[in-house]
Parts: sequence; structure tokens; C-alpha cells
Amino acid sequence: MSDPQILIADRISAAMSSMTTSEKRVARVLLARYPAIGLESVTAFAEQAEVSAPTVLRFITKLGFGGYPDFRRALREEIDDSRKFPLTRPRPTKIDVGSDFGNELLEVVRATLGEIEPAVVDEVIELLADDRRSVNVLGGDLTKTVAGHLLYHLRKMRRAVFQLPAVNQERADRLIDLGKKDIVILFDVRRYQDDVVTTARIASQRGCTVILFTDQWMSEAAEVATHVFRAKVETSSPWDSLLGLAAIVETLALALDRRLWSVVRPRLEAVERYKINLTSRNKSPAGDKDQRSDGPDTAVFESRSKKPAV
Amino acid sequence: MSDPQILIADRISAAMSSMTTSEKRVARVLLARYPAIGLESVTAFAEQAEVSAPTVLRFITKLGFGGYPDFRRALREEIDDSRKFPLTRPRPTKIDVGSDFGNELLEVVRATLGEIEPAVVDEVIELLADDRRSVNVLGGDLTKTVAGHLLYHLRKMRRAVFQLPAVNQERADRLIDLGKKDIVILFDVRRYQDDVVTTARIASQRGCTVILFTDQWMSEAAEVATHVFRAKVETSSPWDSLLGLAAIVETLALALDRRLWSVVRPRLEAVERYKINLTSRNKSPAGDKDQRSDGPDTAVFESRSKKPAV
DNA sequence: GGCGATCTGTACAATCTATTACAGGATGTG
DNA sequence: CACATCCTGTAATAGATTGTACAGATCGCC
Repeated sequence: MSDPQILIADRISAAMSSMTTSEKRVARVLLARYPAIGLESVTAFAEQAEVSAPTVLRFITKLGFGGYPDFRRALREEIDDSRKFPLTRPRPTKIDVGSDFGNELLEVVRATLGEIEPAVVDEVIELLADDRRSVNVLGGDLTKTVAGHLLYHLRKMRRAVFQLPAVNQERADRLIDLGKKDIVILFDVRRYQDDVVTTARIASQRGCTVILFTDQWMSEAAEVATHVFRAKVETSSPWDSLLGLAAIVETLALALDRRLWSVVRPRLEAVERYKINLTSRNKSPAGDKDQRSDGPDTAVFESRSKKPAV
Repeated sequence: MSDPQILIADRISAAMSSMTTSEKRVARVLLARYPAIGLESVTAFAEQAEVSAPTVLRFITKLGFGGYPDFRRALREEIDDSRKFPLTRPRPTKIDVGSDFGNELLEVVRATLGEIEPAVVDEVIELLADDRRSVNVLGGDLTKTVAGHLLYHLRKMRRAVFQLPAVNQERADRLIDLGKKDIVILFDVRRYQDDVVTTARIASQRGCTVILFTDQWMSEAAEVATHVFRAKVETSSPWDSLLGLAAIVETLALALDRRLWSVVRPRLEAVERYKINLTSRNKSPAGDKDQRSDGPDTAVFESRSKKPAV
């Protein structure tokens, strides 16, 4: 038996460069449905990857296996091993991050997560889990991207999630409608923006719940915020890092998912159905079967031309 | 497809009472080396259990499967499910921030940075440092926020940085103008988007340099990309993490900053001057084209209002 | 100990699988 | 534009696998 420590998945990554186009497709499908698909027959595997059986065989050979049976045997052994030593699971990752900056980024995440107060998380999750409250998110110049990341997750999981307009006039129009039942989430890190701080003040005055994501030096908005998350943003780079904030966002996303799991699941499925209907032309909204449609769009973006055909 | 919730292992336990001696032996061996041994051939399985092949067949039939292939298919599906939806399993409702999931996020960053090839970084930096090339960035549903993060840094450091339109028609209008001198940067992670892949193909066909940010399973866009960055996105959370991609982006930002330091510094100072002019009313200084303003302020968001203002 | 019922293994046929050879097609080069 | 090279799919074949029929073995019971 071949070295049990080296995962087949890693072998694939390593050999990826010497793969042809079709073989890469095989690799991708294998990794995506690893390892189950490798345990099917060559024919079935080839069909899923939309290539011919010999292509799969060549791929397997390039990986260094003696043949398909040999490959499958290796997969089975790997499954067996992972059962036997679930804790000694091979950790193939290189310890060396490659650079000092890499370690700094790790430190940003570690320090940030270490500072999070679970109590604050719990309270915020409870607030976000409340369907009746609207959520209004605003980021600054640098932070609007993390704000977008939070928006993405919130929108997938609940209703009434809005982005506060970047343009002040529109934002003012919006703020006038907010009240006690509404949540305002702000991002403001160093080189703090006055308009964000002002927004916090107004929101607070109107009785909104104000949740602030800021850095270790704390935006002035913290004075009126009801909940504050502080992230480390400083590195040796002249550009502040968003990794800490993003880590908080993703932690919250997971927590909210757990809290709302029973609601989120059907919601996502419904969204998926709508998406399929939206991407298919003038169909009646019947299609519920999970067809991995290649989304017909504009002519220019015609679905993939995968048919060599003859 | 049989109910994915009921594990085959449970079915065995349930049917154990109606099993004969030899069949019980089969059951024991199967449970002991579950599920790997079930993926071998009947003959091999029978040998391990020290019974004959037909005995195994009868055992499988008693479990309610239509035949051995049917049984194996069920096993494979179980493996697939456990990989794809580790969340359909009963999950803990309590969150402990900063411990388990925190470590996973750290691992995402560490693994991603560990896989970066310095040579690719160098090449990409050289490309991005070239003022004459335009840079055109596009992200997918999830990744558009990281794409925004990259855009932020690039815009601060160089000219001709654009976001490719999300709407296909507009994007097509834009792509037609791109050529050999232009750089297209794409983000595409799992649940890959056909429109992004298609954009990659078109850009490649037009001779553009195509830089791809993807995940470990690699978007199909990789087939035509000239440079590929792979990030780890998978965690135990149902939501993929962007921390790895963000870490790459920030690493590139620092590298580009070092490379272009002498150019970037005066550029930033100039931007700062324009910004001040933009926020102060009715002055008349030099107007350049670069029009990414933070929006003109209105009365509500008057700048520099340092007072708490209760 | 003899009998019946149940269990189990052997042998073989039908089917499916992996593999190899080869030719058509794509790609790049001079 | 012709040539060479490299991919990739088709088709044929050798081999292995599943499933079944049947005969021998085992066990319990009278």
C-alpha cells in the first residue's frame, strides 16, 4: 500500500500543473465530490466529469496509480484510515506561512477572535434573529467590502436587510424612517469617517439599536453604540487589514445560521428555485427539479460549448 | 434515493435479529470496517468476513437493497452527504466563539497562504505595476466583496482600475473593448458561476491576461487563466469563508505597495488634497478626471462635527 | 439415530468493467 | 498553409463481477 500519510487529494493538487484541460476537469469533479465519485465505475465517473472513460484512466495513471482498481483501493484505505484515526488526521498544511506578513495576518485573526465577548455575540444574534426588526448596514471607504460580506450573509438568512446609501442625501432620506424596532450596523475603522459617526448619532437618537464594528482604537461612534465589536486591523503593511473584521462577520454568520437553521434551510431552497426560474427563459414557474442549468443569459454569455460532437 | 438521514449502519443494527450466524459475521465485519469494506467487490468482502459471496449477497438483500451495486451506491451517497452537508447532522446549538470555529478560520488563512506560489505573486505584481494595462475586476455572488477589497487597494495605487459590470449586457459591452494589454481579474469559488467562467473564456480569447482567484476545487475558468490563486474556503460552517481570499488580496496589496512605493506615495497625497477640496464648498481648485469621491456632503452629514451633540 | 428444515458453499452464466489500440481533431510552429 | 505534436473520443477485447441454481452440510427435534 502506498504511503497512507499523503492524501490523494494532495497528490491531485500537486499533479495539477501537468494535467491537460480535460484531465483538470476530471480533477475538479473528483475533488468536489471526493472521495465518493472515485468509487464509482470509470464509466460513471467519466460521465459526471463529461469526458470519456480513457481520459479518466489517463488521469489516474498520471497520479501514479497502477490502474483504476488500484486507485479505488487507495481511496478505500484512506476512508478506513480516517475512521481509525479521526484525531491523527493528517495535517498536510505547511507550517510555514511563507512570510512574516502571513504570520501577521494570522495574528490579526487570532487577536480579533480572542477579544470577542461571547455575551455580545449572543445578544447580537438574538437581535438579528428577530424577523420584525429591519437591519441597515453601512460601511466606510475601506470597510464597505466587509459590510458587503455581512450583508451577503444576512440577506441569505433573513428578510428586511438593507444597505444604507453611500450618498448622504439618500441616507438621510432613509434614516428618517428608522425607529426603535430597527437595527443599524456600522463599520468604522481608523481614518474614521465623520459621516459614519454622524449616522451612528442620528440612529441612536431615533432609538435604533446600533451595532458597531470598529478597530482597537474605537471609532467615536462607539459612544452611542449599543453593541461593539473590536477588531485588530494593524499590520506592518501601510494598508490596514480587514481579516479581523471578516472573521467576526463569518463567526456571526455561523452563529446566526445555527440559531435560525430551521428557517434558513427552506428559505435557501426557495431562493434557489426562484433563481432557476429567473435564469430560464419564459418557462412557467414549474421547474423544481434541481437541474444544474448553465444559466442561459445574454447571447454573448451562452452556456458552455462543451460539445465537441461529430 | 433512499432517505439520507437513516444511516446504513443503523439499518444493520435493526435487521441484526433476523440474521443467520454467517450473516451476523458479515454484519460485524462491515460495521468494523465501515464503510470502506462495502465498497470492495462481493468476493473481497466475503473473504474478509470468511464467508462465501452468496452469503454476503443474501445479507445485502435482507437489508432491503436491490442488489450489491445498489448497496454500494447507497454507501457512496452516504459518504457524499457527510462531506457536503456536515450540518445536516445534529449540531450543537451553543456557540463558542474563538475556539473551534476560530481555529478553523485561522486554518483557512494559514492553509491558503501556505499554498501561494511566490513566483505567481511576482508575475502578477509585475503585471499590476504596469501602468499602461487596464485592470478589470469581477466577483461572483459571494466573492464580489473580496473583489471589492482588491479594487479598493488597486484604485488607491494605480490608474485604470475598473469593476466589470454585474449585468451581462453591460459586461459584454465592456469586454469588447479589452485586448492584449488588459488584465482581467476574476473571483470564482464553489457554486461556480457560469457567467464568470464565460467571461474568463471571452477575455482569454481576446488576448487578455486572466488572473483567477478560486478555491481548492478550481473553477473551470482556471482552464484559460494565465495566473491562478487558490484559497481554502471550506470550514465546518455551511457558509464558505472568504478569509483566505482576503488574505491573498492583502498580501498582493502589500507587495504592490512595495513595488510601486515611489509612485503610490505622491498619488495618495494628491488624492487627499482633492478629497479636502471636494468636501469644502464652492472652492475652485484643479479638477482632474479621477472621480471616485466619497460623495458630496449634505447638511445632515456636515463634515468635521466633532461635538457629541446630544 | 433419523428426519426435516434451514443454512451455506460451489459452479456457472450473464452482465458489466477496465483497458488498449487507433483515428479524428485541435493546437501551435515554421 | 502544411506539418508535427499532442489531446481526446470511439470501438473492440480481455477480464472481473454479480447473481442464481443446485447440492452438500448443519442443526434441532422427535
